[in-house]
Amino acid sequence: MTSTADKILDVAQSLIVAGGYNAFSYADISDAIGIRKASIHHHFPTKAELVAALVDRYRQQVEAGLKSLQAQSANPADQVQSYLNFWQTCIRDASLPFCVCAMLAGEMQMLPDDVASRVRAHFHSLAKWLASVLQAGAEQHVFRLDQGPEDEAQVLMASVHGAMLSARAFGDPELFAAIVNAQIAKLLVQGR
Amino acid sequence: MTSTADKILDVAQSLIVAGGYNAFSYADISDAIGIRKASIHHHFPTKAELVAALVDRYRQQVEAGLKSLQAQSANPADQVQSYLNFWQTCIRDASLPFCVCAMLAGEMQMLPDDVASRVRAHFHSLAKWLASVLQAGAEQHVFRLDQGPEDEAQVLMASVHGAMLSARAFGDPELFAAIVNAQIAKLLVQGR
DNA sequence: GGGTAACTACCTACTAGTAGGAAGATGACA
DNA sequence: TGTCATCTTCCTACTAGTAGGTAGTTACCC
Repeated sequence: MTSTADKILDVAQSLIVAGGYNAFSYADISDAIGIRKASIHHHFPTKAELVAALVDRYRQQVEAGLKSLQAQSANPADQVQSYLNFWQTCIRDASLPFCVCAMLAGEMQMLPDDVASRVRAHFHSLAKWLASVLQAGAEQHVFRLDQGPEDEAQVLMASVHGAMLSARAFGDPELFAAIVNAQIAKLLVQGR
Repeated sequence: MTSTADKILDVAQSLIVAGGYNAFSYADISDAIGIRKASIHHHFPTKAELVAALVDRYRQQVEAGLKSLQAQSANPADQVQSYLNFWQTCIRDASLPFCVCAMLAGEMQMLPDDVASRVRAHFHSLAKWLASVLQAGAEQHVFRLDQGPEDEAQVLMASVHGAMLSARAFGDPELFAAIVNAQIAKLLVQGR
């Protein structure tokens, strides 16, 4: 039993993931969940507010997910691998074939300010998480970093988003795994 | 003295780079170059045809550019670096802050088939070029590849596109250079 | 009765695309 | 050389459909 507001965000999320901010309309959501357009405006007065709320929810889910990954294993290599496996699964079964914020980041210049700042915040928090895990891994000698953990985190994050793009461009979900696993191999000490 | 058709494609390109396929209209182009909407339809009957022509032109320019890079230097490391420098400059001066095809790749699922196939073709040709340069570099011992040249090419290409995304998300053009240069460092033999 | 969530009905602005015409350039031919 | 037909380019004026958003109403629930 999910609330209507959540259903609206669910549909909006899958539509944004498919085509971005400008590729969905209130009418699309209306059709998808069997509710009138005006009713969506009741929950989210403007499109900008809807997407801002969506990004807030997404960020919250991501941060909770990352935290739970750290709870499941103390090994930084496992933590990073679990993060990548999450996306591998999402892309393979097409349940969430792209990161909402990566999608929106491409449209940054045309996004309402309230949305853009939230997207930027997600990038910051993800980079921070990756940096902390990489640093812990370096201290435990499971990772060998060529650069500082913040820089390596940026490289890894870019690889993940770029791999999503490539998987989509080539229409090959497995390409994502191939790219990110090759990238991880460059960080693992036993890979040298 | 550029033709009207070229001016239309120029404007369309910068609009697509800014926000993607759905973020521009014939009216936008009309306003930008001082020509009526109907006149644009005369040159490009439908939006799908316009963007398909645009991607064709883009691909042609890219392939010519890559070929000229190989003519300028026989050193594979220089060739890759020149390619990255090109984007560094484009992103720094905001003249072309994103790859047209990378932008469109994100919207793949919603693109007209004629456009999508052309975007895919660009990804194929870029991956092929990078793979050939990486392979030549491995043979000349300027690169050390952990994987086959095709796989390493995919990793590098993903890094480039992901770096564009990050630079945009953080609003920091220098981030692109930081990411791709760190990635290149992992391939150079003297970096080990 | 007040709040919430849904509805019908509507608005204005904009979307891609079309019909048909005016202006100028080009080339053929007597 | 004059003129006629054709082609290209751009125009005005229009269409049907969709965009995000609003006003006011009904129904239910605490």
